[in-house]
Amino acid sequence: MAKNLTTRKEDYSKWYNELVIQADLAENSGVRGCMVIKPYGYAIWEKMQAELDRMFKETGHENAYFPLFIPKSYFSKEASHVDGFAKECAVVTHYRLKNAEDGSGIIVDPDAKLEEELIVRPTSETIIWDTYRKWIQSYRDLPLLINQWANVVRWEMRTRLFLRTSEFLWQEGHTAHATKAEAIIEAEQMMNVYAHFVENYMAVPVIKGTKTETERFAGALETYCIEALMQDGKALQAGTSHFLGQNFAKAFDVKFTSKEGVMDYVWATSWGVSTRLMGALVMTHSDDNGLVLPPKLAPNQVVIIPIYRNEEELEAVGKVSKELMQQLRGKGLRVKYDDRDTQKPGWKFNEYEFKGVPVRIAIGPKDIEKGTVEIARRDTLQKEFISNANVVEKVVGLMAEIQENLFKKALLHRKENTTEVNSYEEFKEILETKGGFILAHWDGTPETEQKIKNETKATIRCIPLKGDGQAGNCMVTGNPSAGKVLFARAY
RNA sequence: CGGGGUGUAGCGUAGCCCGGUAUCGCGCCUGCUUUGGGAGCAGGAGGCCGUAGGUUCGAAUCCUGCCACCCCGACCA
Repeated sequence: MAKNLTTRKEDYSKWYNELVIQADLAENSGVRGCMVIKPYGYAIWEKMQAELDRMFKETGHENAYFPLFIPKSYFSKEASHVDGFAKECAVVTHYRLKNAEDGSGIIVDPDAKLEEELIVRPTSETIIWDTYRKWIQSYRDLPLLINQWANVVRWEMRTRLFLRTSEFLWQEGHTAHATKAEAIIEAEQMMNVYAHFVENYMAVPVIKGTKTETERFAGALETYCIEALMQDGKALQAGTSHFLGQNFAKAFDVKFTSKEGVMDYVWATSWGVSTRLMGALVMTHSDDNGLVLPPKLAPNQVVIIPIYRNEEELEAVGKVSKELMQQLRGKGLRVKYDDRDTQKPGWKFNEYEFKGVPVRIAIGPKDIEKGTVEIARRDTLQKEFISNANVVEKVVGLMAEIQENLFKKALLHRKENTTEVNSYEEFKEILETKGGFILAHWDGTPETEQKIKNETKATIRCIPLKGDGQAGNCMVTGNPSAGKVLFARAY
């Protein structure tokens, strides 16, 4: 088994893939760029879903579900939207198979060609707005605040486990509003919800900002995003929230009568996060011993491992272990007692390290004698003996401590890997030697942005909302710049 | 779609140049000894060598077609 994965950091994708697989999160399915999410990985996703879903509901949203198939004609109604997605759509053209007459096997029945092809949704704006037309007549029907949990398919040229799979799970919120201002507030609100979730639950610090025109979502007037920095110095877009203006309302003819009796198109937003967040989680906190999970999202927050040589010892150790488990569960913690006798304690220690369980408790005969337990924390790998009377309090405290420590560590890493530069030379050098986030002046034109991308592979991740506001000159053209923007090489 | 590479047991591989029915490790199964950081010893099971054809007495190995996957570019949550 690959115990020492350190050298693989140079080849981060390999390190990442092995780590993910060894931590039992997911694997390649063998189906073009699709992944199998294994039970342990899915448990983490469910945890993320639950927290996000709660936040969506707290901000007034409801869940609904729309079809997987989108008629091709819907798709072509919003011009820039088509441009953005046309090149990566899976298309259903037939609805029946049959046995080949020459006996060569099953073939697509040519007689079963669909009148109109169906697109497997790469995102649901079109079918949802086609539906909203029927739902919205009056300002009294607004705002319409809906979210859906779904799978989508994007026929990407190149895929990578969690970060870019052909099929992925996500949520997509689609809202309709009576005024522009209200829609913008909604889009900003959801960006803030995402930032709150990612920072406080995933313990991953993010930079909030807006996308440049070229990086914007196809069909949006403004794209708000949160950008995170991975351990290898590459950026990852963790979530986006779009202000869509009236583009989709116009394309799908969604009008309402205002309080004043005037007909107008509604204002729209859409926002989403995906299983890519799992990738962010892995790539932010993991170390060479495997995953490191923040307590708030860990399927098991505590695992108790009994150590024994015979039946009598197991009985004594088991009794104490189960009592402790009940006490900890009473405090609302997710606790697992692993008394499998098919694996040895040392094997279990390693397994739970791979899986990133925040706190491990070992209880053996020596502990029974002394009235202690051994507590090991995953984030620092430190171990200590705690007397029975203090265990519950200690473990409860560790949950908050580990959660905070992970965030602080990640924040420090980002701080150390964010560089402000004043010249293009310096920019290129930092990119090659250090990577990470780079703050630099840009003249605001797509041409300059493209030139930088072509020459360095770095893109503008966002125009930070909280910039220093210092005007300056573009590092490439010398033209005026309102403030520094955030560059990086990205996944 | 362009450039490069690889297909051998559940996983990772040796063998290929120089043809003779497949090597090693992990994992799996059985038994005994073990159990506080991935146990030791002994025994065992498991392979149409990606696929179709060709050359040959004989092909994992040589030749041709096809398929799949990986890496690098254009695309992207």
